[in-house]
Amino acid sequence: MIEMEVMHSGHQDMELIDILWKQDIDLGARREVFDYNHRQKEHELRRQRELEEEKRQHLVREREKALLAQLQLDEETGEYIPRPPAGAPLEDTQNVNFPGETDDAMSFDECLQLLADTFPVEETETASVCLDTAAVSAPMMSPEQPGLPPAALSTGPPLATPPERMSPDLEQAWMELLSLPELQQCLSMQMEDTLETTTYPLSNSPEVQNPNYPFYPMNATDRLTNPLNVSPAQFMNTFDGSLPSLVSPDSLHQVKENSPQLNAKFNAEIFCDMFYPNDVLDESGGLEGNGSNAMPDISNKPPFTPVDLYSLSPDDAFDREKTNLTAERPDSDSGISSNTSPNASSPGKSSHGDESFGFSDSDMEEMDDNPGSVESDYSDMFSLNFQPDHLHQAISLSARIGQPQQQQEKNPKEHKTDPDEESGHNSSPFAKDKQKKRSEKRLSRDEQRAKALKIPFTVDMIINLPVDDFNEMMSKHQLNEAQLALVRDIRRRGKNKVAAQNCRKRKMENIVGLESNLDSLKEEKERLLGEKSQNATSLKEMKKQLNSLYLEVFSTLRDEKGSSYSPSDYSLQQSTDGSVFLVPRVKKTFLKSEDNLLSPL
DNA sequence: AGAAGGTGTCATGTG
DNA sequence: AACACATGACACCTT
Repeated sequence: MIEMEVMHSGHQDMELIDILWKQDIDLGARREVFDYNHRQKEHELRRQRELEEEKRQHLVREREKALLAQLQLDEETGEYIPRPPAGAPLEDTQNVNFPGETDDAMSFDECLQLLADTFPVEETETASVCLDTAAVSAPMMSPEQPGLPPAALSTGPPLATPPERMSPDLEQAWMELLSLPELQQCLSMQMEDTLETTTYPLSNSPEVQNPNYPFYPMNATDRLTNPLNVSPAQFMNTFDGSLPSLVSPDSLHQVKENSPQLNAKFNAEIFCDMFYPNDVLDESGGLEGNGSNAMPDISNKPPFTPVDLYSLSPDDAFDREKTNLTAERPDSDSGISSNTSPNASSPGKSSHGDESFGFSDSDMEEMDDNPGSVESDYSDMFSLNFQPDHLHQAISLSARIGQPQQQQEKNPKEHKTDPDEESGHNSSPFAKDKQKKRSEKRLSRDEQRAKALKIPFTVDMIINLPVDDFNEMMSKHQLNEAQLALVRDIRRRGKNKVAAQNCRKRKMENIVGLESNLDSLKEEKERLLGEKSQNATSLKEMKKQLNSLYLEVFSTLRDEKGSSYSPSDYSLQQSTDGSVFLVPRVKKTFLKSEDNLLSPL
């Protein structure tokens, strides 16, 4: 678990690099494609992009390597499972084993009974054991003040270890209790209940319970009124092993924000101690710097931060999603994909009540309008199979506050707020920042989806890799149906986007070419007109010369008497063989009819 | 408020 | 038949 934290921290830096890089390369000047200067810049950008791509791929490989390093091969199943912390039993979050189901462990009821015996509490209005805040959390918070009502939680000293004045028996019982998943589950439910009672006071009303509990297998009302109808094992299976996620920092933060009477320290430390042994806490304390930003008031207890808790969720272990996500199908929002997606075709009609999976573009647009919500929504759906609305919101909230590195860096919404300022591109050479922002927004949408589905590739890789490389990349990672659909959609849209840009570019080039042709044709026309005029002038001159030459020839002709021929009475005609005849004009028709009266000169 | 232009996306055609 | 690419049409956004 610690090692995973270290990874998170290391990833944070890498993600920071990624996001800065993205902000750089996305400054491409699409619309300046016809501007030669901009083309040059574009070319430079492309080269930079290629370099960054190599760098990024290297980082991805490093990341995968690091991830594998954190896993160990389960020889029985052939699966990679997280290495257990040193000295701590492996808690497989995917296949939760309940100590209560083993022979030597205390049963859940026994633990509760022990709690009730040790710290007698006043009867609360609900018979629910799990939801009984006083019965569970108060003793844990402060055993020295047994029976402290929830409202007084904020005043109780934080309890990170079993009470000092406990008897050895009690201490032993405490240790066992703290290790019980059921108890953790209870606390999760308690947290949830606290959220409901504080943030959503009317949550017990049916209309509030109605919403999206996509994978919650039972009636929400039943859950609230009679949680013991479901066995702990069922309960735990319901959450698909993502127990830590249930107590995400977001929910904690939400509690803190919306119900000041609750002491965040209490929540933080209890959960901290439950999930982290003391030594672990000490080691991991300095790993996450974000925590102090999110919850400054508990930053003095570095081991527990919202980020820490969040990091307990299977955020990075996308491989785990292979199994978790197989039944989940968000709308890939492509015509093809959505048609093939049974859930998308009839959202809300699934037996799982998976309407929240029927994502459409409009849904995503709504999310776009709700900065921070997309990530969590997806995370809720794909890392937690059970998420009441308030938990959604709580996690959404924390996604903004105690957000893990990836979310902060990849969440385009937050870039959208003012990407230029963040990336320091105020002096960007490209004037049309608005267009760029819009483009980023579009891109970010796919990035968000990809991240939500924990797709282990970048959008750029998905779109830009050659077919062979892309197929090879896909074959290296076993993706579930939803991930495949999304990857296909991203690639299709990305390719089509590029194709559309090329198409428009060609269209513009054609227009430019046609305009150029038109200009040259006009020039040609002008030239030909000038030539025609010149030829006409020349022809006129030649006719004049011919006429004067004709008269000159005529004047040299003499008859037998030595007198000249009159041009009005005679004319010179040339026969087909080249001989020239002097033809009397008056006899012209006659000669033609007689056919032989012409005489050579 | 509405026109104009840019862009992403989808559906469909084409090779 | 499957695939990638091209392109018209549309919606949305910005100016």
